[in-house]
Amino acid sequence: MEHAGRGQRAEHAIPDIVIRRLPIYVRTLKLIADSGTATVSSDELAEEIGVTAAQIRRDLSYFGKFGKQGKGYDVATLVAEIEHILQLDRHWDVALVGFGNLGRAIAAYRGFGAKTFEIAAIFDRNPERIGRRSEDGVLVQHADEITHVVREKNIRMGIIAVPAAAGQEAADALIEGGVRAILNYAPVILRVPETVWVREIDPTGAMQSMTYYLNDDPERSGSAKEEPRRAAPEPTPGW
Amino acid sequence: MEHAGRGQRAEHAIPDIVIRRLPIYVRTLKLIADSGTATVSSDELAEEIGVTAAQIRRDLSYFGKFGKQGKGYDVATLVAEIEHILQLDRHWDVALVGFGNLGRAIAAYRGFGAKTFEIAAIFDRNPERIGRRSEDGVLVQHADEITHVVREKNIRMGIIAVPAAAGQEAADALIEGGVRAILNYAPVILRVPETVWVREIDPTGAMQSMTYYLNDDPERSGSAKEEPRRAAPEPTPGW
DNA sequence: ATTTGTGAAACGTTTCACAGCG
DNA sequence: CGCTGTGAAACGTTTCACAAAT
Repeated sequence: MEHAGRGQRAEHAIPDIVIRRLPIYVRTLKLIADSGTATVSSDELAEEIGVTAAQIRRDLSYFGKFGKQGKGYDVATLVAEIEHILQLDRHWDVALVGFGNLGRAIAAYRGFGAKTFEIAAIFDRNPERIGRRSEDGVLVQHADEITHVVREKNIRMGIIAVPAAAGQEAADALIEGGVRAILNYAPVILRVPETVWVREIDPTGAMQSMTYYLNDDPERSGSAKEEPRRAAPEPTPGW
Repeated sequence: MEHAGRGQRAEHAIPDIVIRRLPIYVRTLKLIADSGTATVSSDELAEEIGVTAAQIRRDLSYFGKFGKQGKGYDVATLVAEIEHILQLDRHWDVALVGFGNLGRAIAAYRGFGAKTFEIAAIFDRNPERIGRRSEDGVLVQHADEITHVVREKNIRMGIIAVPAAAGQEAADALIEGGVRAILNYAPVILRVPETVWVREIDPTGAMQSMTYYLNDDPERSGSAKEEPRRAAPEPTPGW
């Protein structure tokens, strides 16, 4: 997953791995806020997430100074700061390509920050699916309309939930229409321009790699907890 | 994250990041094999995947010497070797917890070797779902049966596809029954023993992090695949 | 002529540890 | 005191570059 990596951009470029951790901080901070706590130290937040306090402080330091020595961070303020950094304090229309079992599950998923992300257009090639509507009433249009509709609606993000063989075609159409960030569930390596970001959702690859540790050789299983909290998946085939 | 290792043993432990790349190698090698090619060099494989040849050679070197100088690697042999390393050359029963939209999509997914992984048990708490069956005929049982059934069937892998609030409970039950590898779709940080591996599937986090780059600040964007575009696959009828 | 496998260098990320501020 | 923010060190991963093999 990783995908899009390269970024030899500039000197102050913030590591993508740091960017990928920010959503976890936001999620956890909101949980803490819900519990009625107004302030947290990096130690407390780290404990909650399962990472080191130093990492949290270092990560945040890329963006500014949000804490108070001897006190910690104001939870509400930090949430707002990170959401602003990630541009989560605005609305994003998203195009979904593929309305099979997975696509429908994605369209029905209420948890995409509801307010932040909205599936604004859905596409498929199967005649039986075209013309149907998601639970939210979004019409399923023909995949040939992707570029046109995406451009017209000014959509910048896309989700690909089609078979591997159709993944590249879907990506090309989305990009042609102006999409610059793609969440890819198709088990295929997408070729995209440098200006486009791709994150892979690869459950099959995740399963296929975990089996490596499932034996009784202590040399392998050693210690399993490798990535306690992460917001980004890895690459390979998808469901 | 990664505290697991405690540094005591770990002398020759292979980096998890290497293990996570192996499934991609296998998938790509199979694609190459299907095209009728019998031998590949690390350069060719690297080009196909979008990584460096040095990385592939280094990754493989952790496990042995599979290539022939001046020639490259025998595709079929390398596939078999990696599949053996990952223990993909045997069958794995998997327990699925959660039969909502996502869980059903997972149960219906026919994508990975089919032969390697099999959803052998399904659980949920919703009375309306219990008693139903997946397309493959697997009965949906009550979540209270997880530990018992998993232990009885000797299941070592589990997939959690329930709401965040029920994630930890599902993990605890699976682990109690003997599961040692979990694919977690629930947006919650699972607390598990060091002997248990967890891989997170976090589409929301992936989306929330990509928005960071969606602006016109060249300082931010700079990065994504720079691979040369290839001919797009032919349209696949049927999705 | 090619291409592997691998020391060594380069690069990237995490953690240490502490000055300094509240 | 407690805790942040951050140089510097430690650690991990990738890439270079080339001897060796065919």
